[in-house]
Amino acid sequence: MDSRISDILRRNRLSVTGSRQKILNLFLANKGALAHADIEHKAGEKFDRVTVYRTLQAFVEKGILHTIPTADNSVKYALCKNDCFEGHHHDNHIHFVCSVCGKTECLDEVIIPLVKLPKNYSASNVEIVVNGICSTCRKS
Amino acid sequence: MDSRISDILRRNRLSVTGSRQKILNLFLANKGALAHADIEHKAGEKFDRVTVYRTLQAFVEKGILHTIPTADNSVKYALCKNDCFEGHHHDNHIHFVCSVCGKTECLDEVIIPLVKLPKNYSASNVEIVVNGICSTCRKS
DNA sequence: TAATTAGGTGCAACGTAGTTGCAAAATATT
DNA sequence: AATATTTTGCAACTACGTTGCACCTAATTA
Repeated sequence: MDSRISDILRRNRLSVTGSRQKILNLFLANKGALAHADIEHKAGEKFDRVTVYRTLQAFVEKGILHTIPTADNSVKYALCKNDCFEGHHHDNHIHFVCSVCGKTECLDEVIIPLVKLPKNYSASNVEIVVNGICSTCRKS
Repeated sequence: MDSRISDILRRNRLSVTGSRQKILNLFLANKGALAHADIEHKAGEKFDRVTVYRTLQAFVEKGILHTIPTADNSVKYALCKNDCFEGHHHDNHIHFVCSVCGKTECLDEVIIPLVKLPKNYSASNVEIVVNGICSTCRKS
């Protein structure tokens, strides 16, 4: 198991346990968003539902993962790039869902456009989810 | 009961029934998005869960309502302005969630900004949900 | 490194959300 | 008004998510 993993856990003051290492590893290896079900039914593993819920919740609270709002109303999780601490997420990127492979990814490079709101409206947060075809699927 | 309501139902080839009239009326009167639960537990009414699910589903299919993806992973429904037919929704507007009053509204006037995607990515749909304070709450 | 403490796991039980089949009731059609 | 069609509401069921608690594992201290 990657030594980065126990480092991340320790840095966030979380006990280094088997489940947490394995679940965190899935995210580091996968390079994309995962849903609760993706983790629970991961081939070759038998994670308890409750453990998965609690692990994901702990990771989000610590700023290791962030949740992604999807149009089909399922929750997905993805790794935070950096500087997210204890519930203060600084992620500010759009999410892209590929209609071919179904994968959800975070597009960190994309500049979030300004949204011009009507008079007297003020924005504190803008969530953007783009649906389309990703570069991998486009090429093949 | 408003005569517009039976008109809308008839125009969409739906039988004009009590539940459908009442539920549609809630949307016409409310001027905002409603969740399933808002409708089911509406004061003074006792709608069957199943009827509400099926009614909302029928309305979405006919293009009377559209669904709104929310960050907190609950589904909300709102009236379509016009020209949405039989599953072909032409809604192209952003959604605004007020953090003070909690209401969700459709901002039809707001121009959807172009999102510059990385090379080889193509977009078919852009969903934008803005969180902030609405004009009503700002003024009071 | 063994004993203690703190924290995490997994089972059972529960609550809520959403779906389906079917008989009864309401609406539309003739 | 009688028939045909559609809709409703109940029961049953599956899936999702939460909580309490006993047990176990990891961290801490000596």
